[in-house]
Amino acid sequence: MGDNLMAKAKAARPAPMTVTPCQKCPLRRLKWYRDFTPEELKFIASFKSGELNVRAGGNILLENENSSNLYTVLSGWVLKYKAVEDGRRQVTNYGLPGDLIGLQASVFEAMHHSVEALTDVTLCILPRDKLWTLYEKFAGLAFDMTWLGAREESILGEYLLSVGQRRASERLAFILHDLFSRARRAGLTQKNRLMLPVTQYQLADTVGFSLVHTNKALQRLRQTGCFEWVGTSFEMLDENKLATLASYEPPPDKVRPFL
Amino acid sequence: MGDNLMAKAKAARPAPMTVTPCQKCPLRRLKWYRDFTPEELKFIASFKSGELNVRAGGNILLENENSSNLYTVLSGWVLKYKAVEDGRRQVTNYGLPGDLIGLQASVFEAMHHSVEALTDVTLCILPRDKLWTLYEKFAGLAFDMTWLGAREESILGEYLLSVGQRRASERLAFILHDLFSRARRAGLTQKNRLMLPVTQYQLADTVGFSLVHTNKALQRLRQTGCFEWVGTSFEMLDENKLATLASYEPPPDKVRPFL
DNA sequence: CGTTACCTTGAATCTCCTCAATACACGTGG
DNA sequence: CCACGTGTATTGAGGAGATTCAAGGTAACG
Repeated sequence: MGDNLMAKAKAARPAPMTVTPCQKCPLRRLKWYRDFTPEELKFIASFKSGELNVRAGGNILLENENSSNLYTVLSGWVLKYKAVEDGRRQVTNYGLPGDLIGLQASVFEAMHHSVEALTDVTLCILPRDKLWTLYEKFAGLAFDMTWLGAREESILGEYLLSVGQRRASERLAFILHDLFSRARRAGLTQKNRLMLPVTQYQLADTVGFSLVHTNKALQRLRQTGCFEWVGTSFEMLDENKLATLASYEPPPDKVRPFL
Repeated sequence: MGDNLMAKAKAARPAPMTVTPCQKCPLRRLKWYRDFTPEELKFIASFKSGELNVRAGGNILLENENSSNLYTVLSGWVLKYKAVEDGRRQVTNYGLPGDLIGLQASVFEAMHHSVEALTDVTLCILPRDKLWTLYEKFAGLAFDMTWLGAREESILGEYLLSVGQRRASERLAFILHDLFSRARRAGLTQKNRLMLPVTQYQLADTVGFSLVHTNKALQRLRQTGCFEWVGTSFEMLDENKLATLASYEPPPDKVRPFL
């Protein structure tokens, strides 16, 4: 089933892919929040140094390693996680089209988590040595960087609340609702259908349960009829009910205030 | 015991406290990471609009509410947490002297977590309406804001890993080690001693266990002899061993790179 | 000197984990 | 083309881990 996906992605990508013009540029996806000025847009175009394609399952960034680039996701899904020596690992976040990854490497000297590709992924490359110019010349974009960091913090806080306080079915309901609504904002849904490239093993590492227990809890949650999920094919049937099951009230999710 | 603390704090604060000069100003505490230019320092001094004193146990910021100010902690400890309707709550982070709080209110339109005072606290008030000037005129400080947000994200990631993957004694070892080393960096330790104003109930909400189980696991951890903790008086006896018990390798913790 | 807040402990119960086995889809090499 | 290995999903059973209920203890406060 994951292979189905992989096959599609392979087929859809002729060898030398044309580089996406900056109308679709990563930071520009923030137009979901606000519009850029022409100057900002021009700068962003000059910021982008190319694109990086990574196969499903490939590593994009490794914890404790450095990176001379920032990236934003142009297409595909990525997974952010932290590992402990003995093999345990915790998924800390997902990255969907429009999401920024690798900020820690630019701001500290090393990543504090790893990033791997869940599907075949195309990333926009933003060299960190131009980042300083962004701060010096484009206060609006500098503010956006802070905004993005704060958003990440906010998501991690939600996950932490979930893992720390909610029980099995609540956690699953929460994360499925979260992933679905984020995917929808990223324009990845058709009606209530979504290609969800997450295995139960990865889901288990997200909610902090064993694979077996995750599976059993998921069976129970399926019986509520809120959704159907077979292979990578996810269909949302009753979003409100699912949100209720997570005891989760959707965040305001408003446009950036002008300070 | 918590009262001991409160009594001290009361005694130490004569009614109309003099406002701290900006040599000790919040953002300036970042000198732990880097030095400010004279211009930056001058701006920061103009940024600060006053101080706010909050008693132990008092609310500083509430989830879903807005705030027209940013704060940094000048003295005391604060707790950041998210609550679920039925009374459960998850501590997402602690705030020590030098830490920034309330960024979310400035960047979004509402806080995504609450903040309460663990001890009597003095906060530096930074009105958000001057924040824009910071971004326009002081790229270095703007970068610092991003840095602070990324640091918060990093800590939340560590906590998430802990709560999601580590077992009882590991979690406690981790959080105690983390709090101790953060307190030391903030200059709150004398030798290996620390006034740790955290109750077991708050600790339980941090690690995601019930109070009873937290207590029992803590008893076991005490027997390792890594630390002594009676009331608010914490003494670190074997830091490395405690770190090992958490299966936690201390982060590099380096100075901000110059991009 | 009663109240309150915090810490501690035991017992019963439930949640979750590990081990183990099966099943299915897929891709690979013979 | 089939046999085999791999990755994923599923299910059962037994045991460790965590929760809840309940009770008692201490210190500080009014």
